[in-house]
Amino acid sequence: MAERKRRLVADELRDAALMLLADRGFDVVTIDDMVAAAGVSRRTFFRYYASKEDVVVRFLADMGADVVAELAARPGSEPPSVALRHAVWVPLASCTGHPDHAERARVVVRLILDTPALHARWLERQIQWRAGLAAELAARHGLDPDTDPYPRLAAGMALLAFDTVLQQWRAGDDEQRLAELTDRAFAMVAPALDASHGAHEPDRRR
Amino acid sequence: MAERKRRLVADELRDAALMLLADRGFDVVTIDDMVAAAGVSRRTFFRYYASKEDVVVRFLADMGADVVAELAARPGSEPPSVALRHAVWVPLASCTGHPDHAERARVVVRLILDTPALHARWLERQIQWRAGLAAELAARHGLDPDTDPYPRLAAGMALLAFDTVLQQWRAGDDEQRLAELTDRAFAMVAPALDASHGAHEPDRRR
DNA sequence: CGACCTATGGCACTGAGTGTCAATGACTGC
DNA sequence: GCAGTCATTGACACTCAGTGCCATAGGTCG
Repeated sequence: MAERKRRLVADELRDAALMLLADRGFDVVTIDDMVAAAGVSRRTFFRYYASKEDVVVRFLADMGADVVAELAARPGSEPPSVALRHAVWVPLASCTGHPDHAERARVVVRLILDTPALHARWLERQIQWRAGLAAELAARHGLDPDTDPYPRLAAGMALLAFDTVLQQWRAGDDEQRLAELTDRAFAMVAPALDASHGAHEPDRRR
Repeated sequence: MAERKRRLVADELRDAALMLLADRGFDVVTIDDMVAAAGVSRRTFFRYYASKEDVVVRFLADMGADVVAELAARPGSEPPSVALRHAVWVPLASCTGHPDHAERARVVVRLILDTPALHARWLERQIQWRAGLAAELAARHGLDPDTDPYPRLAAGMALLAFDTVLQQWRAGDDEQRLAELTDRAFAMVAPALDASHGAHEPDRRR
């Protein structure tokens, strides 16, 4: 019904915006350009997206929820490095699917990493991911998220690995070694991930 | 001469801005408020600071250069975790000096961490710190900064520890256990810092 | 058919940020 | 002391992002 129409308008707006932004650059494209391409009014744009950056970054929020959900779904017997690797893989997996979807994702990633304003927003989103992951990790290991720095640190390291993968993938000429890149990045942070959590508390969740 | 006057105006502007921002909040204070308090024109403000966020975040750039310089000055025989801990300590040390300077710094830290727009800018600066640290680490261990993810990851972990310290320090009721907090945070990331770099290449700088 | 309800568009307004120009003021050579 | 030069400043105008308000079109339910 009306719900479907809303989604349709939002998608049309996002597609038109992404096309223009990737083509000409973030700074030079105005919101008037976007809404002209999408065929709606300027005021309507702001009913769907909170800001110019939001068009590009919006869907990242949902992916963040998915990541946290995946971590919560992992068995408690898994060491943190394995569980976090699987959680972080969720958004990456959608890039390794259809080749055209992958190329589209890569364009968005390049746009974000190369545009300071977008990069900042992306980092802001990541902070929220990190908070969610940290809360879940704290619950997982029975730690106090306010006093113990481990959950926040561990979540941060997982996202750091994620960032590193993205950075390497952006410049990548050839295709999907995403899984391999992810493995290598997590292998590097794993010692800290698994050593620190064992040092204070044994894994005694549930 | 004129150089001194420029610094004077910049400081006056920064002080007035910080006072207002910490007092009323970032969003509600306009640039007109700041320049009225500092006694200069709106146009002059933008000759000294590129944006509203820049007033708060500007000096962080210089601190970043200091951090990288400190890492470069550490002896090559030190393991990465120790060298990075010393590098990151540089900006922290200035908070542990005079009590009034420390309280002022804490106000700024709170302001940044609690304001999304400022937090994003702060993270953006951190990315630049990370790049500098990563380049220095790569040179230190004879790694290729483009292909090997270790330097970027290691630099990221050091800054993550830094962030964690700041986060704990912000809420801290009592005084300086900054050094202790820093030690604890670095102890957690040290396994990854020191294990990964040894796994690929021995330390053979100079 | 009339009473809603929602999505939209139009308009006006604030605030950030930039370009341009004229005035002020200090420093220099004559 | 005086004229020329250079930098700093303030004033004005402008673009663009973002928000509030109100009127209107289209669809639904009674």
